[in-house]
Amino acid sequence: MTTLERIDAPEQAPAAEVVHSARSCRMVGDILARVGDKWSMLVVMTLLEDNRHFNELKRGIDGISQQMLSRTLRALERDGLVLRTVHASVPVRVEYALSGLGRSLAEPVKALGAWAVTNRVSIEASRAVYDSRGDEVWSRA
Amino acid sequence: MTTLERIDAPEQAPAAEVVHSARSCRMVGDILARVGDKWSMLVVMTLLEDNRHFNELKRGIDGISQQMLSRTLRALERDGLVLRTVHASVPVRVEYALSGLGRSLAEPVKALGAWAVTNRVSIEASRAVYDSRGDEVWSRA
DNA sequence: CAGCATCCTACACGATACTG
DNA sequence: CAGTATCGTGTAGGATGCTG
Repeated sequence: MTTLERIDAPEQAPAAEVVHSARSCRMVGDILARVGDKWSMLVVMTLLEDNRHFNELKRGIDGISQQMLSRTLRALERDGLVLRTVHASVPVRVEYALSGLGRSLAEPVKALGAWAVTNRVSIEASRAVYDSRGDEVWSRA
Repeated sequence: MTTLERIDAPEQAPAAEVVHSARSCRMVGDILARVGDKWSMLVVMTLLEDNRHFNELKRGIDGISQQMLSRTLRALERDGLVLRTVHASVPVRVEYALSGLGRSLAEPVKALGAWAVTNRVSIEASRAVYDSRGDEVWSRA
């Protein structure tokens, strides 16, 4: 509620704008939460390569349970990021594809992924230092 | 493990590369998780404006408990995203500031925030449609 | 002022079994 | 094949109280 809404800052905020910003802010939190959850972006990135059937996704995404895949897909579909198509063949086949919205989301997410990859080493180093520092207090006993 | 590591894809992966990719992938997940948690990016964005003391942050970030602020700050500090400086004044004052790393993270995060703001309406519309569709099954009773 | 320790609740996520 | 239902666990996050 404090800072992130400044992203779309028209800067002069009348009373009504406050409400609007609050909504925007909640939405931003929503999106960050979805991006941050364990499987959503893995699914999006997989679908970015090509459309997939349910079990293709399950096989392609290492370690995901069918439960979580199902839930993740439903959430993504609800948000309009993923399109679901049921092919009425003999054994039912359901095809999942990224929507335009989903494809557009992939861009900033990839930027974040790239940042993570480039800064991985720095972060791991920082953690190592931080974690070993607690010792100092008693290690020189 | 499947797709996100392709971001840094040197594409020809010998046995050793697989390990490397797995580490990268875990790290990307880590970062996405941190970005996705409830308060981290709010803190980062607040510190992007200016350095703050603990209670300034607490007051500035609406709804955060001091517990969560404390935990979030320690996590950010551990990752080297936030710098902590203790001023040994009479009542102790601790100043928090973004590191260069933290500032660099803010960029892709802002991109994501911008995406969320621009696509907020589409997503809400999609959710409304999705949520009302469950009705159809029984609403025409 | 800054913050850790404790307790509690809600939910994310996982494993398994069952269905059309 | 493509799910839903059920159950169990870990942990994120909130409320409160204490400390230096």
